[in-house]
Amino acid sequence: MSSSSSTTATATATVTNNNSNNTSCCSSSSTVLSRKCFNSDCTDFKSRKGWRLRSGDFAELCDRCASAHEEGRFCETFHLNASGWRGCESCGKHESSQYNFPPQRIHCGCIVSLQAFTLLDAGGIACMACARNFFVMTSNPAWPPLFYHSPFPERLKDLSAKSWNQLAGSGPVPWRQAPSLFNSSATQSELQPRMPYEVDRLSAGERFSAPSLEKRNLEDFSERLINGSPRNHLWDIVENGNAGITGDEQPQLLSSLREDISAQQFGITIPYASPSESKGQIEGSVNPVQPAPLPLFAKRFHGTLHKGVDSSVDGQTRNGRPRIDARGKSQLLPRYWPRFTDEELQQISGNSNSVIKPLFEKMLSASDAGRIGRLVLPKKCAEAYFPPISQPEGLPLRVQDSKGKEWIFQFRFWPNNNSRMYVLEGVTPCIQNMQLQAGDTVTFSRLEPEGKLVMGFRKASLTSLSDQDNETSQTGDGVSANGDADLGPSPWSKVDKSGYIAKEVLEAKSSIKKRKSSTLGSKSKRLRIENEDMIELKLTWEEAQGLLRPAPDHVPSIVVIEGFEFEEYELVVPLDYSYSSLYGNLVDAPVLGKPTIFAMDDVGHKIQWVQCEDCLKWRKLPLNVLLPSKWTCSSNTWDSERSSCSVAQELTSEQLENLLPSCNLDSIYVYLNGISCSKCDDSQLFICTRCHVCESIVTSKRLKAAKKDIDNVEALGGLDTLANLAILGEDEALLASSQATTKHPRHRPGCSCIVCIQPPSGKGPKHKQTCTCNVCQTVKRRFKTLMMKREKKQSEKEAETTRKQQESSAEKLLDDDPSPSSNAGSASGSPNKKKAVSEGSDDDPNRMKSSASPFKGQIDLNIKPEREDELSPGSDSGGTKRMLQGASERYLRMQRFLSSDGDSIPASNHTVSRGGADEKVSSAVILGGSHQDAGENHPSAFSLIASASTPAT
DNA sequence: CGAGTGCATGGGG
DNA sequence: GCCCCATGCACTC
Repeated sequence: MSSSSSTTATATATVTNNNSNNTSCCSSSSTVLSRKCFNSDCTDFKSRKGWRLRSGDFAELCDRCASAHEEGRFCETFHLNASGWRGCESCGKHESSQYNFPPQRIHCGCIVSLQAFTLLDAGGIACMACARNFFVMTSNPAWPPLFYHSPFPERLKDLSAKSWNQLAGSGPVPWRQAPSLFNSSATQSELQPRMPYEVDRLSAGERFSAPSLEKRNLEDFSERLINGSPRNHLWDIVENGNAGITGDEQPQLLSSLREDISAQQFGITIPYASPSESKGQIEGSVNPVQPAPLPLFAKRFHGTLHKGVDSSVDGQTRNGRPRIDARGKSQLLPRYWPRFTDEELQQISGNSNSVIKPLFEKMLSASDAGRIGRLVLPKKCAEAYFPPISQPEGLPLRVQDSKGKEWIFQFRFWPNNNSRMYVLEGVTPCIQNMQLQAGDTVTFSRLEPEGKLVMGFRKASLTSLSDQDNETSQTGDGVSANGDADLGPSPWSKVDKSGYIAKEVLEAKSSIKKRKSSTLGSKSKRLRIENEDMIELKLTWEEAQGLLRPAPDHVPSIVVIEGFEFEEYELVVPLDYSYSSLYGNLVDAPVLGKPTIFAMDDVGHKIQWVQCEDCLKWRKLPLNVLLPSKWTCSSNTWDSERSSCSVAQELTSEQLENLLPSCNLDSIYVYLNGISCSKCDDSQLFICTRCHVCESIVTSKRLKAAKKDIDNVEALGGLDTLANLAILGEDEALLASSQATTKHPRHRPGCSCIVCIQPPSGKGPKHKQTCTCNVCQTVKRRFKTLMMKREKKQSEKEAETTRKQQESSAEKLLDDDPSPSSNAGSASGSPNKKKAVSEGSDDDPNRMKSSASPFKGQIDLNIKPEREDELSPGSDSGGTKRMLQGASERYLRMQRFLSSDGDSIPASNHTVSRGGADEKVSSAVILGGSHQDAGENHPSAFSLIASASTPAT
């Protein structure tokens, strides 16, 4: 800072009151209106700038006062006897400290000395010199970030202590703010920040430098800084009211410490270490919304980081997310850690200059998003960030949404198992206003200094994406090695504007496995996908795609049409008509290759296990073997000793049991045909192996039926697999659309099912038309076949398609229930089925629309089903007719099929266990849902299936 | 009878 | 085994 030219004209007043007991070194008003020195104890005329005010302006001082300030003598000069003087915990903890004579004293109750010390996690303070030598420092948490705003809104200028108190406490969380931390006698005017350079001066001027300290003591000190030892941990301090800060300091301190100190102590920044330093590190990190350098946002790493601090700080640095209360966070489950994006923060803050403090977030459960209007709050979050309530009735809580609209919720609790269960009541309007549903995330943050609670939200579809992005950036080296804020283009490699740099990233990086297995909440698991998993899943999906092949015993014939070779599969009649809904055709379903289970052998090599079709024994195979869909022991060329069904299997039943139910596969291979689930103790199909839960897709009855016809079983296998995979999509879609239930746990981003493994269309990497990856090739091949089949069949059937039934049946299909089982009087008349199918009735129109998509005969590998019609606005022309035709066609096919095999009808229902109530959902429903709700997450392959399911023109 | 309310239950961490 | 919390459920309005 440059000082103005010295004024001498009237500088006659002397600086007095050296021993003044006046604690107010400044005028009570932070707005300097007169020409008098800002120092109320001085009568000189102002001529130079002093410390920085909360308004962003500078206290204008006379020459002498300014000099005193610059020399770090201001407090000593003007209010030496004021209360609030403290000794540095390190160099001046005790006046008789062996390290310090005389002890470093810091007038911590005065804003002038704000930058001269930092609050210690363990309680007490440390002078900047010590602090800077031992750890990366932050701004004093005791002071709200507003101190660093410049310019500060006019309305917040000229705050008296009272008004500040009111302001800080006027929000929904008045119990939190502690504007006057140190001394009740400290007036607001004392809480004026100094200019950054003054800090340095002060620090530099400190008489006792760290090197003078013995190493061991340095480490001890650092340890204390980090761990709060030997003093009470901060939370202990808060809880026990013993912070090493005595007397009247405690009451004020406690309320603030509870969150603020703990929150920021080690997100440490040296505020304005120097103008040059600050420039690069601070300004660069300032959010555009923030007009002025915000020290809070800056973080600075010293080469001499204590190892104890290292991880913490590094973690903060590496994190692409806002930092939250380090202590508070440690109290919270990771799933509640706020993961605000810059955009979200900006949205919340709007145009205000307020600083957003992310508090926590929560993914809405079905209950939360339901009509009950009760949002269950994580206990620790509620207790940490919401006002303490002693009565179950609680308190009304005013919450502002990101649009500035205010909502009032009842914050209350229920006694629950000697504990409490906190809820926000009356959230329905807000939830609805935000159009939130189960799986979406609500975020809670607080505007500083207003103290307003702000409720934001994040849609589930974005959550996973952003999470993935974050994970990517996190696991990447988003932060320079020296720990300085990465000022690169990635918003998340910067310090966010709130100044919080979540430190969990490092933790996340260093313990991904751990988090995945233990610390991650179930909810988080649902929506989070680790970067590693993405790669893994992609690979395995491609591998799985490579397994797609014609149904067994049906050699594809090659047809050349217009120069293109098409594989034409022989007819395979699936047991489940509903599969035809997926394919739009009954007959051309390829199947997956023989499902296998990957495991490790005794020596740690990856192997796979396959089950013989005939004897059901499990055989060990090399890792990279791909099997045809039908495989028996006789085909075991890798282990001649076990190439016969008569040979016992290697696995003991126990080993097998361990192998099967664990579902810990690294692929999406499916279990088929009668593997018993350890959880439901029923014959099930295991599908997505990351789901870790069996999917009750196929009942034992169905399996029996399937086994009746071994030819069909094989087809069923592949079809089931795809259908099951699709069902997952529908599962989610239904759930999402209903808003009554949460997303199915299996259908989370960590899931490797067909729905989950590919990025939402339009958001992930796209496959080019020329892409020759397994996925694309398979999809193309299948698409061609489907198109061929369709055209062929259409031409054949169009003539004979009964016009009689066309109108009635088509209408019936469209309006109500395309279920042939009910129409055919089949035995499958599950009451749920009607419901399911009626829910799925929406599907057909969409599917039909998609059939009119522009890519006639050409596959869009990245097509997004729900957008197909968007892409082809004119696609509706003739669409209705085709829709009717297609519907009637399918209807007739189904009828024909059902009349020939009534037993298969039960198989047409997929029993999806959900919340204890089984719900039978036909694949047709699934498809519909995929178009509507889950479409965003749908993979190209599935899109293809959908789009190819209807006649193309 | 449906919506709202308060508590209980049980799965999962 | 404890705690959290999603959800069930009985009860009331």
